[in-house]
Parts: sequence; structure tokens; C-alpha cells
Amino acid sequence: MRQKPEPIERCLCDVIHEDVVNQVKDKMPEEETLYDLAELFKVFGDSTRIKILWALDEAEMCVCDIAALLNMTQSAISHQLRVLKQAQLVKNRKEGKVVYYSLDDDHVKQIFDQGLTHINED
Amino acid sequence: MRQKPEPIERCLCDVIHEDVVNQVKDKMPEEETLYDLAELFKVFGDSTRIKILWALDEAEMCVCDIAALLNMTQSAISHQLRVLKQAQLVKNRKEGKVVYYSLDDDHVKQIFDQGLTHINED
DNA sequence: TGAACATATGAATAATTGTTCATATAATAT
DNA sequence: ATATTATATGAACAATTATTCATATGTTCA
Repeated sequence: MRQKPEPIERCLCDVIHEDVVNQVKDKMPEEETLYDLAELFKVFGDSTRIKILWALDEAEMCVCDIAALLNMTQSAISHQLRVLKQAQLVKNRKEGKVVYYSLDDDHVKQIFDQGLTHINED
Repeated sequence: MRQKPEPIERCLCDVIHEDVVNQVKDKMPEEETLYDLAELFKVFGDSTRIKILWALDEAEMCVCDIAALLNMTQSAISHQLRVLKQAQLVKNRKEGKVVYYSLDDDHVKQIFDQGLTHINED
């Protein structure tokens, strides 16, 4: 998070396990792919956004509806909808003054379900 | 994130859409469930941890192996492994001085895949 | 045109968080 | 015992972020 890759300490394991480490290194996806993946999950990593997504999976709603539902300010919701939009998880349509938001991704529910499966384990 | 639920502004939509909002409200899962879900995704929302999980999905590795693989300090990795352990995503076994970490969850790869599917869209 | 309403947005702030540094703990070998 | 190695951990710091507040934008209606 802080800064870019840095000098490094070595230990004996690195020699002993060199083969395994190199094999894994070869199999690792692109740095950028993993970064994007983390960025996506970061969007899911906030309970306000989770609630918004969950709500929008039930029904299309306008900004102030969501604010009322979650008992939060319009501004806070609007800021979060912006984040969700940038992540292409929600889309919107304008009807007069009112902007209706809905899910823009079929996998949202599936990602939730995988998460819930983990939580509900043991 | 900051503090607890707060007073709220109302708008006309709340009256017009009252039924929809109430229906959604009834269907929403427990507050705690959604919070836990967000906490779980928060763990996935860091590229260092994503890399660690990805690596461990390929092979069991010790702390300094992971540090070497990712070109990061042992301390940074150790801190992150702690987070992953608390989320019950990894487990470890001790062999002398060396601590080997491995995945403790079958769904990690599936959660990754759902995320990747989203990223690779459009 | 002006008032009212719905939404968006920029700046400020408080809280959270990832990494570093120093050091502690634990195991092994000499 | 002592030195060495592998890992864990607490404090500190910098960076990020969610919400609030004030205000701007855009739409409708009188």
C-alpha cells in the first residue's frame, strides 16, 4: 500500500524451497490482474456499499430511497453510488429529477453467495 | 465507517416509493451478516493479500518464501498472514522454526474466479 | 423567471490501514 | 549457554477513505 517494491532480506528457506517458489512465480497472473482484482473486492469491502448492492438486487431504486432505506444522508449514498458506478457494478437511468440505480452485473449475487458460504462455515 | 446511524432528510420519493422501499427493507439480511460480508471482502481488497492467497493456492509455503516471492519484507508478510488467518482463509503448521501456510478455504479460488469474470467483462 | 426538489461534488475531517523499524519469541545447532 | 535462524508483534507513520457540510447542477412546476 505504502510504496513500491523494495530491497529484501533472504533466508535459507529461499534456497531450500527455490524450486517451489520459482514454480509458483511462473504461475502467478499478471501483477495488474491481481491489482484489479483487489480493487474490485475493495469495492465490496464496505458495508454501506454491500447494503446498496443488496438492495439494488431486490429492486431498482432512486438515491433518496436508498438513503431512506439505509438511514443515511443523500450525500453519503451519492458518493458511494459513484464508487459502485466506477466499478461498473451499478448503472443508472434518469427520469426527470430522479435518478434510478440498478445492478449492472450478473455476478454480484454470485460473489455475495460465495462470501456467505465462507462466513457460514464452521 | 465513521460513526453510527444518524438523523435523516426525507424527500417525496420516500412517500411515492414507500411500498418498494419497505419490501426491500423486509428482505434485507441481518445487519450483522452484511457487516461480516463486507469484512470478508475487505480482506480480499488488498493486492498483497490477493497475491498471498493466489500463491498459497498453488503451493504450501513458509513465510520467508512468500516474502521472497513477492519481494517484500518478512514482517509485512507476517502481518498480512495474521489478517488472513483471522479471516480463516489460511491455516498453518509448524515444522521446527519454519511455519508453513496453506489455504483453509475451498471457496477462495471460486471467489477469485467470480471477481475475474467481472473484470474481464466488456 | 423563480422556487422547490433530486442529485452530484469538492473540501475538510476523523478513522482505518499497510508497511517499516525495532524488538520479542521460539527453535536449532554448536 | 550462546549464536543463529524463522517468525511474530507493537508502535509509529503515511496514505487512504467514508462521511459530513456547504454548495453546485439540473429538472419541474407555478
